[in-house]
Amino acid sequence: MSGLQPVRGTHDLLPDDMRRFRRVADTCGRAALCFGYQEVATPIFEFTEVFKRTLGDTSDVVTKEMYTFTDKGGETVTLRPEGTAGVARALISGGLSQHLPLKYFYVGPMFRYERPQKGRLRQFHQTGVELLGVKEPAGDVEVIAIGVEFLRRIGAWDRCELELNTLGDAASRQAYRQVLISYLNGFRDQLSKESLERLEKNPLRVLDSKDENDQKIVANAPIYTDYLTPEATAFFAEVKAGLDALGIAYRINPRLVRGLDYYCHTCFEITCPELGAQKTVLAGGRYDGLVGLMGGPETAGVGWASGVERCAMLLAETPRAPRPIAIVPLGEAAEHTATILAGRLRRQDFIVDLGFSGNMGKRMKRANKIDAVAAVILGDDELARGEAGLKLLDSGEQKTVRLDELEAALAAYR
RNA sequence: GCGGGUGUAGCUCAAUUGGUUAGAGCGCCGGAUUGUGAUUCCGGAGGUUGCGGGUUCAAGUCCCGUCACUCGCCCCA
Repeated sequence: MSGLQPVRGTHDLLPDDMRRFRRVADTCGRAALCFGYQEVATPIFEFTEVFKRTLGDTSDVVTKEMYTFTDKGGETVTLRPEGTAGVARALISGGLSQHLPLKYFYVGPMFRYERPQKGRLRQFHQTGVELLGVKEPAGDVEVIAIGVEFLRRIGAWDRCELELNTLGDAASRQAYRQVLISYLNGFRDQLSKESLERLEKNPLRVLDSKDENDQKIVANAPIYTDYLTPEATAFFAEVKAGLDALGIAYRINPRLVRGLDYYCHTCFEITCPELGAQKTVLAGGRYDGLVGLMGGPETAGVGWASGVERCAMLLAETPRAPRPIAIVPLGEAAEHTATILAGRLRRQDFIVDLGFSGNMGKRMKRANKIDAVAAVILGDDELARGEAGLKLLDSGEQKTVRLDELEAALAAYR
């Protein structure tokens, strides 16, 4: 075994894994395209401020998981830990608020310094969609519908569960915060260390605690929905009605809280239990305050991100590689013809594989190994007559074809 | 960041209580077949047992450290 290992939490995508990855990314892109969304790509690194300001100073992502470094010009930059902040920044940088609403999707690598586990890597990939400039709840519904359609297309939706909650608007949050703090303060001596910390910094997160005792306390806590403003309640009702109309099943989870600070109103999470501890497959919500927080014009936004590697684990089978046509030349003259012939076929979009050495047996063996559909056999006899042998590797059937009619004979295997 | 498990050939796995030359299947390479693959038969290569240290007459096996993976926590996609 080689002593050379990839950096912890990173891995190579060799052809089989790569095809699974591609299937997920392409399927997501196609689903988004069907809703009128267009692909964008923002830089893999940004000024650290872009993430620090937006994700919230107390979030784990910012406090301990970012890959931050100083570049040679003395700038502090960060490998992006998520995609939304970059898109929001791009909207501001590019003056795109003139063109709202914006419907974008993206796919690319993200970086988080975490302890690796199955479904949790330090370099991982996310696909995501962002809908900017739409403040109506119909936007939330559409965005969720894209996610569901995407998961349906990769064959995972029927094994997943959609959980939904509302974080309300600023007024609701303010009111609830007070009530929750005073309730939790009554249990100060019983709460876990983590929860006590959160109580100071971000009390809503206490609701999310996995600590058994915390959960008991939280179970009797005042419910956020009771403190929502009428506007926030109406908004959430419309989102639910929209999902109902589309026949998208969901479960309300009043304790669902997003980790990143920029969310408001709708938040949701789609999980797939078979993945174990890292079972969140797609998650997001509304982030109306984000662009304003970054110094841009107040702009509504909703979106989600989905883990490509996690989704790839849900694929029932590995997509098959496209099958090439192998050219098997015999002798030097044939070798020359083979190169020319390969070029001719490739210009017409055939997938053509040329081995570079070996006798006929070896080349046929290789043709079989690369899963070729057919082998074009070029020997002196055939060449002299302007012909080639065409062997179909599945059936073993072999026939003679005129060289200038090869394209027609191969038409079924393009 | 915390706790548990695992690490033997390219892959999946064997190897009595510590015991002599670390095995098998698959894969790979070669041959049977220098103009026919996938099937069959024969042969071959491939290992510092993750790495480093320790205990012992003797370590793949026990101990410590380290790295990686893995399960859970945490966090999240």
